Amino acid sequence: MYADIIIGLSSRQLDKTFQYRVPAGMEKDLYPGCVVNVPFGRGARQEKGYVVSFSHEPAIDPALIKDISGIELGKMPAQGRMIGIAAWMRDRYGGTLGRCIKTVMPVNESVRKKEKKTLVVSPEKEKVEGYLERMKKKNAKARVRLLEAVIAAGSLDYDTARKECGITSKTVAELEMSGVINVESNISFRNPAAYKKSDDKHLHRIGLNAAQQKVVDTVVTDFSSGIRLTYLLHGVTGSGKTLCYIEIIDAVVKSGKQAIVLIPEIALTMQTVSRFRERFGDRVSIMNSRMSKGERHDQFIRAANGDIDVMIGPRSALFTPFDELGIIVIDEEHEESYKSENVPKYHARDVAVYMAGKENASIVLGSATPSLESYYRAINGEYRLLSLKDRAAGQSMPEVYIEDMRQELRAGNKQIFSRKLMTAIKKRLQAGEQTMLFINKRGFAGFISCRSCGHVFKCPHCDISKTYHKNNNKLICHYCGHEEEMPGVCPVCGSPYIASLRAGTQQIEEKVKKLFPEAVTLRMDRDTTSGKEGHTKVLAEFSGGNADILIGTQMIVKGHDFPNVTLVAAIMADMSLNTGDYKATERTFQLLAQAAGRAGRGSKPGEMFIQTYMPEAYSLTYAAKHDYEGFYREEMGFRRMMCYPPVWNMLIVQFLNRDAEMLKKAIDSLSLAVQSPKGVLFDGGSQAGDVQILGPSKDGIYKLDDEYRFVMYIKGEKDEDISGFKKKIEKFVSSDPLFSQIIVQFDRA
DNA sequence: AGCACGCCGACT
DNA sequence: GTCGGCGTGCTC
Repeated sequence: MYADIIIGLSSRQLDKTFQYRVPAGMEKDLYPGCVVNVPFGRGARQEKGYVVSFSHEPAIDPALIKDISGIELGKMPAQGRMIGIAAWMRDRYGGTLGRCIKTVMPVNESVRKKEKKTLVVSPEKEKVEGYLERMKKKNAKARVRLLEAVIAAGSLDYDTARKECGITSKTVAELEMSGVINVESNISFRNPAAYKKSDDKHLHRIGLNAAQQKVVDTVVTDFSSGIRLTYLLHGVTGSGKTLCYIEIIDAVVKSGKQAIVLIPEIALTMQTVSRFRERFGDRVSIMNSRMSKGERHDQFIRAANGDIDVMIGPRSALFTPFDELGIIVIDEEHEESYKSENVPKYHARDVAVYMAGKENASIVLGSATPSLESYYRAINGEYRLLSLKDRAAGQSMPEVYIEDMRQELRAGNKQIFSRKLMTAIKKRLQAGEQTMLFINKRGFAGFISCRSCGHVFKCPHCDISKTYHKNNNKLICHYCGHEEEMPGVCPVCGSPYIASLRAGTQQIEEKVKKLFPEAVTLRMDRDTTSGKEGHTKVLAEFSGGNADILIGTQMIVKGHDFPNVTLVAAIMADMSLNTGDYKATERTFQLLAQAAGRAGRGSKPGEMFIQTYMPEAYSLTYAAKHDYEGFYREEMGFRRMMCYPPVWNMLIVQFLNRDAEMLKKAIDSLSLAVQSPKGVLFDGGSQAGDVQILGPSKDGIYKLDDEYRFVMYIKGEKDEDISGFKKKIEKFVSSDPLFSQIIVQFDRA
C-alpha cells in the first residue's frame, strides 16, 4: 500500500504529490489530511508532509519509493483538515486533486507574500564596494548582477530580484553570509472590516420576539450540551433570521469556538456586515470577490492565528481555517451562487454539511424558500426543522395578484403591463411610495410558447421545455437529445403565433418612461452595475428615496430591505419556468416568493403583481398564497414521478473539446459502451444496476468559447450508485485513447 | 525549497 | 588539469 503525500506546502514547485510506502501497521492511522514525516531529497532529510490519497499500484520504480517514517500525532492542523475536505470533494465532484486542494487552500498560491522578503544593502559602504570589486575580478557574474541591482534600487523585493536578475536562492544566501546585504521580512495583514464605532451608530439593539427566541434557544441548548446537528431555519421574508444567526453565533463564540457565515455575494451589503460588527467588533472579518488574492489570503491567516471569531463571505469563505469551528451558517441556502461554476463544481451547502460533520460543528441553513433538497431532508428527519412563520414586526405578507396576460390581450390591452398594474403604479407615484419592477431574465435561452394559449413545447420523455435551434429549425431536448421539427402552428389551439418571448430591462424602462413621464426610474442590470461598487450604488440611491421605480433583473429581489416599497411586480413571471432544466419550477417559485418579500416591509402594507401567460402554473399560485408547504408537496410529486433530485441523485458528465470531429468519435465510443449491457461501464455483465442513463447528447449550449460540448445525465436512487458509476466513467475515459484529448467534467445536480 | 551534477571560464 | 561558481533538474 502506498500513500500520496504533499511535501511542505510553502512552495509552488513542490506543488505535487509523492508516493511513499506505508509501513505495516500504520495504515489504520492514516487518512487524507494527516501529517506525516517522510525522508525527502538527496540526503533523505526529514520533511513534514500531508497525506492526500492512497493507491495500491506504484507509479514509479518501486525501488525508488521510500517508507513513511512516522505520523505526527495530536490535533490535525487546519491545513491538514482542509486537505481532507479536498480529498472528499475530489471524490464527489471530480476534477484533479490538485485543483481541489487549490480550491480549499488558496493559501498555497501566495504564501510567500506573507513573509515578504526584501533585500537591503548593508550600510557599511566600503565593505560593500570592496566586495563588489573582488567579485568583479573573480568574474562572479550572478553576485555582481544581484549586488549592483540592489545598490541601484536601495532595496529590492526578493521575488522580483529572483525573476528580473535570474538569481537563485544560493546567491542571495552567499551575499547575506558575506554581510553585504541584509534580508528583511515584514508581515502585514489588512483588515477589510476594520471596526469604526461611528459607522454603526444608527443601529440600535433589537430584542428577540418569542418565535426567534425559541429558534435561538433550540440551537444554543443543543450546542452547549454537545449536540451537533444540521438545522433548517425556514423563516418567511422579513422574519428576522439574521438576528437569530447573530444570537446563536454569540453563544458559540462565548464558548470559545468560531463561526463561518456564508451569504450570497450580492446580498453581502454593508447593512448586513454592520449588524455583525456591532456585536462582534473587530473579531469579524469579511471576504468578497472584489478583494485581491492577497487580501483574501490575509483573512485566512488572521483566522488561523486566532485573531477573529466570525468570517462572513460568499462560498469561498467556507474554507476559512479556523482552529475550532463551532458553527456554520448559510443564509439564503437555496441560492444558486453557492454552486461553483468551475471545476470542482462543488455546492458550498453540501460541502458545509460534510465539513460540519468532520469538524464537529453545527450548521444552520436559513431561507424563506428552502431548496427542495434541504426541505426534503428536514422532512425526513435528517435535518432539524425550525420555523419563523410571521414577520418580525408583525407586518402582514403582501396581497398578491396573478395577472393573466392572455386575457389582457383579448381585452385589447397591448401594453406590457396589465391595466390593474398600471393603476397600482399610478397610485404609488401619487402616494410617494416606491415600486420595484422585476424582469425575469432567466430563460432567455429561447423556449418556444404559444402567445394565444400559453402552450409550451416540452419533451415527451423528460417533461422539460425544449429549445429552438435556428440553424436546422428544430426543437431539441437538452436532457435526452430528442428532436422534432418546429411546427408551423400551435398543436393545442392552432394559432400561428408561436415564438420565443424576450424583453430586456432597457425596453421596460422606456415603456415605463412613456407611460409615467413623471416617474423617476432607476435601472439595475449588468450594464448599470458594472463598476466596482456598481450595485451598492444603485441600491443606495433607491433606498435613499431618489427614485420612484426600480427596474431590474433577479438581483433586485434578493435580500434587500426597502421599507418604502409597497408594490412589486414580476413582468414576465413565466420566463424562468422554461429554462430547460428540471429545477425551473422551483427557481420560479423561489424568485416570486422572494420578490413578494420585498413589498410591505415598512409600516405600510404591500402588494404584488405576477404577470403571466400561464396563470394556472402552481409555482405561481403557491407563491401568490405564500404557501411554501403546498408548493413543496406539489413539486415533490413531479420529482418523484420523474426520479429527479432530491428523490434520486443526479450526476452530470460533460465532455468538452475544440475539435468537434474528435469529440464525436469519442462520444460514439462511449455511447456504444453505454448501450451494450455487457460493456465496460457495467462491470462486465452485471446490469446498469440502479442507475438511469440519459445521453450522451449535445449540451444545451453545444458550442461555447470555441469548445464543443456533450453531456450525459445519470440518475440513481442511492448516492453510492452514482459515485460508483462516476468511477466507472473515469476508468473508461482514462483507458480509451479516444478520450485522451477530451476534457471530462463532473457535476452534481 | 535544497541539493548534486554538469558545464564553463580562469588560473595553477 | 583543477577549481570556484552558475544554472538546471530532480526529489517518491
